[in-house]
Order: sequence, then C-alpha cells, then structure tokens
Amino acid sequence: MDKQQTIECPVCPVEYTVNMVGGKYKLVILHKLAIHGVKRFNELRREFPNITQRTLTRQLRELESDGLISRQVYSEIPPKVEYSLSETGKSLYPILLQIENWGLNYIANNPK
Amino acid sequence: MDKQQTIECPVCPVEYTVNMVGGKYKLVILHKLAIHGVKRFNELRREFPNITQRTLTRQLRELESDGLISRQVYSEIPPKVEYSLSETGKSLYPILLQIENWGLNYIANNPK
DNA sequence: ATATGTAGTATCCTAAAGGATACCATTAAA
DNA sequence: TTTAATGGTATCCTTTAGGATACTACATAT
Repeated sequence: MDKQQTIECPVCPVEYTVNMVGGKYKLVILHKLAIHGVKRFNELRREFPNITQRTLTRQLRELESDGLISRQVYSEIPPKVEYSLSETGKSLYPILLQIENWGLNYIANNPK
Repeated sequence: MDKQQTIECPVCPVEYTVNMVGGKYKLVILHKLAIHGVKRFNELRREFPNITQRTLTRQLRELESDGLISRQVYSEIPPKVEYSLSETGKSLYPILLQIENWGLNYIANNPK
C-alpha cells in the first residue's frame, strides 16, 4: 500500500496548460476549430492571412503532439488534410469560449 | 440612429485576450494574485524561483498598463509595493480557475 | 562599520519564436 | 503546355522574450 504523501504539485497546472496553448496562434487555431469543426490546412491559412505556412504547420504539429487536435490525411491528389479538435482539445471548449467573451467585453469597455 | 452593420470584428477577441495574458508568466502571476490576493514584489519572486527580477518587473508593468493588476506603493523605507488584481483582472477569475483545473485534469490523465 | 532587505534599473547577451523565400510532387483544368 | 491548387519542407534571417549580472538608495539591525 502506498504511503500517503503531501501533494506538492511538481509542476504548476497553470504553467502546464500555458506551455501547451501558449503559442502566438495556438488558442486562435483551437478556437476556430472549436467553432467550425473540421478545417483543411489551407482553410486555416486563409483564416490567418499573416501566418506563414511554416509557422502554421509547426503550431499544428505541436498541438497534435500534445494531443489537442487530430490530423486526418486523405490519400488524394491534390492532398487533403483535415484538422479538428481531439477529445482532449474539446475539453478546452469552455475555456475558449470564455476567452472569446472576455475579449469581447474588454474591447467593448475599452473604446480606443 | 445608427445604421446596422455587419459585425466584422476588427480584431479577433481571442487574439486580443491572448496578447494581454500571453507572457511566459502572466497567467501564473494572475493566478497567484487571484488565489492569494495581495502580494508584495519579493513574495512573487519567491513564488517563481526561476524568474529574473527584470522579467518579473516587466511582466508586472505590462499587466498594470493593460489594467489587469493594481500597483500600490507605500512610501516607506525599505520600500513596500503591493500587487493585486484590478476589477478587470478579477473578471479573469473564472478563466484562471478553469485553466488550473484543466491542467490538473490533463496531468492526472497523462501519467508520464 | 558592515551587512541585510526592499524594489527596483541598466547593460548586455542568448535562445526561441516566428517571418521570408524558394522549392517539391501530383493532378486537373485552361 | 503552362498554370493553379493542394499540403507541405528546407534554409536562412530577424525580432523578441527572457536570462545574467551588476548596480542603486535608504533604513534598520549587528
């Protein structure tokens, strides 16, 4: 039987989460996928006109390897690759919506 | 009377929020302040043993100029400066808690 | 007289993130 | 036959965030 031990969180859970969603585009990508469901690579590119292909690819790969999104490749020509939230990614849904709402509120109350 | 117009969000609210809380330590700082209330500068330093004084100062200044935290200076010697969430910062409370909870869950379900 | 604690600044440097550009294979359409 | 569209990679470069280190003023404690 395990000896009971004090829970000394080895890594702060907030820090942990931030490390996964803390890229310049990650939360925005996740939010788009949350809203629209499945998206192809070039659809995402068009959503973010300023992102470079290389950066988008990398952010997607990182999100994928962290288990937040799924990448579905179809063996077609021209290529077709679909991105969507994984189950874990979907668990971010409430956070994504709250972040959006908070932003809307902040913008509304801070006229510039 | 205003003409009704399509809401073409000039800046994505998610992006907007991310720009404000998207530093390496910002969300963690906000979370600490949310949990503990008022914190002095060196108390925060001790919470994050790895942060440099310069970086902590900058993150705090940015949070302050974005209106998320308040900085209370006492005219004493040695100096005493207290940081706490502003009203706007407090409106992040639910998000901060959800982020923490999400992290706890993720860690629990992804044994490593 | 020296050390300690406060809340910083100033200067310089490194590492990481992201941007720019060119290139690839394959097919279908013009 | 050139062009376009797909979903990328490969190289190189720039910008930025953050780290390292030294320094400050002032008062109190030793």
